[in-house]
Amino acid sequence: MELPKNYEPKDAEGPIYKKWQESGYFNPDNLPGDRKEVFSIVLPPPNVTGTLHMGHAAMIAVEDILVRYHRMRGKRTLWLPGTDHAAIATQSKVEKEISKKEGKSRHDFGRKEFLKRVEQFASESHDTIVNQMKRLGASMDWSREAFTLDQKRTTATYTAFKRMYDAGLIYRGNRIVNWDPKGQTTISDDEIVYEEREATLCTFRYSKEFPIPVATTRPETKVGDTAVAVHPDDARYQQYIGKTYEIADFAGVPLTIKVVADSSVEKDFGTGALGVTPAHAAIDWEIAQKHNLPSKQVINEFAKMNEAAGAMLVSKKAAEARAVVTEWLRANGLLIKEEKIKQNIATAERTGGIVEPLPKLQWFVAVNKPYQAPSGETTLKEMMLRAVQDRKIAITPDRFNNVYFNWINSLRDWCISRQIWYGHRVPVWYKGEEIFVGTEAPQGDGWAQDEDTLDTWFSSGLWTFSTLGWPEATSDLKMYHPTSVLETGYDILFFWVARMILMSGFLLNDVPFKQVYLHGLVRDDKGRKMSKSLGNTIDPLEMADKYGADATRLSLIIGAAAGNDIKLSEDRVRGYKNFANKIWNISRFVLMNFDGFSPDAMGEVTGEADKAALADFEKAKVETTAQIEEFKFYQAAEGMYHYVWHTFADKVIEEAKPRLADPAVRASAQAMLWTILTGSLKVLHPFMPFVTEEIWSKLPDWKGKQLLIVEKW
RNA sequence: GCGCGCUUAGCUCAGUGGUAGAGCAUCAAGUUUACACCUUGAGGGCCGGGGGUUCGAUCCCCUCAGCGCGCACCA
Repeated sequence: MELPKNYEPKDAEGPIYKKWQESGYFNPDNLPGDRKEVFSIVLPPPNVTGTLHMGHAAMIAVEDILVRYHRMRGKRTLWLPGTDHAAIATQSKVEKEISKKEGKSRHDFGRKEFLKRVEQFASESHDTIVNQMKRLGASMDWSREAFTLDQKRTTATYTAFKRMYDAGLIYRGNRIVNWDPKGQTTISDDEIVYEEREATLCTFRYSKEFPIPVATTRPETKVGDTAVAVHPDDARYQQYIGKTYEIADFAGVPLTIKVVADSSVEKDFGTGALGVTPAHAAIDWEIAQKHNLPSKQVINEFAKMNEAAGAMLVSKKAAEARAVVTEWLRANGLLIKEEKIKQNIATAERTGGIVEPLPKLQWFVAVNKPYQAPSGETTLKEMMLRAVQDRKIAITPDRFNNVYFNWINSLRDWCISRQIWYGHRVPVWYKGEEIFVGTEAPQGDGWAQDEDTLDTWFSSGLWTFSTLGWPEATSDLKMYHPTSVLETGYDILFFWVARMILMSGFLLNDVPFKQVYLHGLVRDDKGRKMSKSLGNTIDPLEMADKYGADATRLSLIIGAAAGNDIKLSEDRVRGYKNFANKIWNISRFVLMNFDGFSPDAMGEVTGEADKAALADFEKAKVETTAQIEEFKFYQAAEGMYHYVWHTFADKVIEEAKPRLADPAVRASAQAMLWTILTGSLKVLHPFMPFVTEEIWSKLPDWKGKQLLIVEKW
């Protein structure tokens, strides 16, 4: 039996995937043999915002290695796929498209019609993404596929909300939140991106009589000031602490300013005195709470000055108002100095809008509030800390333990309500003063459901168990949870990994996974982030078509240690295509020399050289196995690459050529080559599933031959 | 401000307390029982600088520098 001279991945890969799917082996229920040990992974669900990029391909490559390896090790192996509705990301994408193409906003459609458009888009993205994952060879159990916004996951989300509400861990509160004027919604602390910009720090007095000068970069908010805070130990201002000053006219409005002492004030910044604007800065809000100060909102949801800001400023944009107030200060001799400083400005990750802190009535998850867990009283924060501290969850690479702890320690209550339309509607109904929280609308007339939707991470936090049927006590949940490994990019450690630990810890009193493996970000060959605007993206599908899915996957594995970014270039991918072809030709050579050989009647390996070659292979195999177990995929792949090319092909095969020609030792050499070839195909399979399966199918049949995907490691 | 990572061949990166490694790139030669998507060979390095521990340091410790990242602050 002879193979064609070259391996053509494009022709081979489609039919092989089909063969795998038809075998049913992606579903653990169908796997052959008695499988007691379980291995489970849930796919980090890609957002239905378009198409897969190289980062997704890297994720799929790593997870498929794990899954195929453990399946071949004889475990009951589940890789559960799904997609994420990604609330704000998807909605803003569709809004942008509609605005660009039709010049309309979501309000021109209304909630119902607009949602139809988003769902249409999401459904198309979903189909694209699923096909792309299949193209890359992902051995996922499609029969269990889930979507964060489907019926079952919605039930899970509502159930989670209700249980947390009943436990007092979800509350509605009027607090200062991050308001995105562009997206017209609140966002969580984690959805903020800081950008460094130049700002003007103005030092001024509220009036000629007011004793303490104050510094600010936002003069326009000062019409909303109700206090000045100084450090309690600041000798300069001791005499004023506790006094209240009436300012008759500050940029057209009267102010009442109380001087308070608060240790959060930095003595050395500006004048050492902070003008307290409770409604428009998070710290000021906290100070105001502590000192019982009134709050006066002067900026509205559109980042424009409101009525309370006075006639001089009303309806002006914040930036315009800033100039007006500065001019007014100058004209009235109250401006002491102006200096340029560098400032980190908070912007919304999705829309780029400048975040305006505003007081709003929102839903929050209380992370510091004690609750009764089965193991005793704790808080969500403490529980999240414990999970990793007590090594119930191990993070690879382990330096991210510290990153995780830092984040938990500075964690504040999580704002989970969003003023967007796409997502899980907050499961709360109001009727006058009455509030109903439940998984379904209450009986009776006059109830109105909360208009807001939930932060997308609220539902994706449930992902490891909502996908397994929770809140029902399904056999899947019992069998596959906690999952074995959570594999994802380090950039969503906080967004997602931490939230999963929170949700699983509270709702199941268990960890969501035992092991976290964090991969790096895929960058271009110069180390820049891949982005459409830079034009430096490499499309995984295009690479798969040109060089094969195997080569694409290998290029994302080799040279990529856990948590390190990957620099990718097309050359790299090309190099691994050559490797696939090498494996092909090794097999071709072996098959060409197999006259008179039958796997079922294979003789002993008797020659010394043959025995030595087998021992070398054994060694390589053992090493590779250990490396996979230790999550050193790059080393495992590179090691096998090197063994197969430079030991098996260059030495073992070359040196076996004369023996194959000698009838006396031919049988031994054949048995040796057969053993190493089949063994290598197995070890390579998790890394290069297509070419290995294709070659496997071309090998002569033997008793008990199966698809390579379920062969024993 | 707090913390983390990186610095090794032209490029991308592994690696180990005991004579420096791979892939790609470069150069030279080559048509051999599979493979030119190949083979054989060659060149190329004060392992970022300085100090320390050690018989011995690229590796461990200290320090400096450059690059990158995260978190917090930013009145």
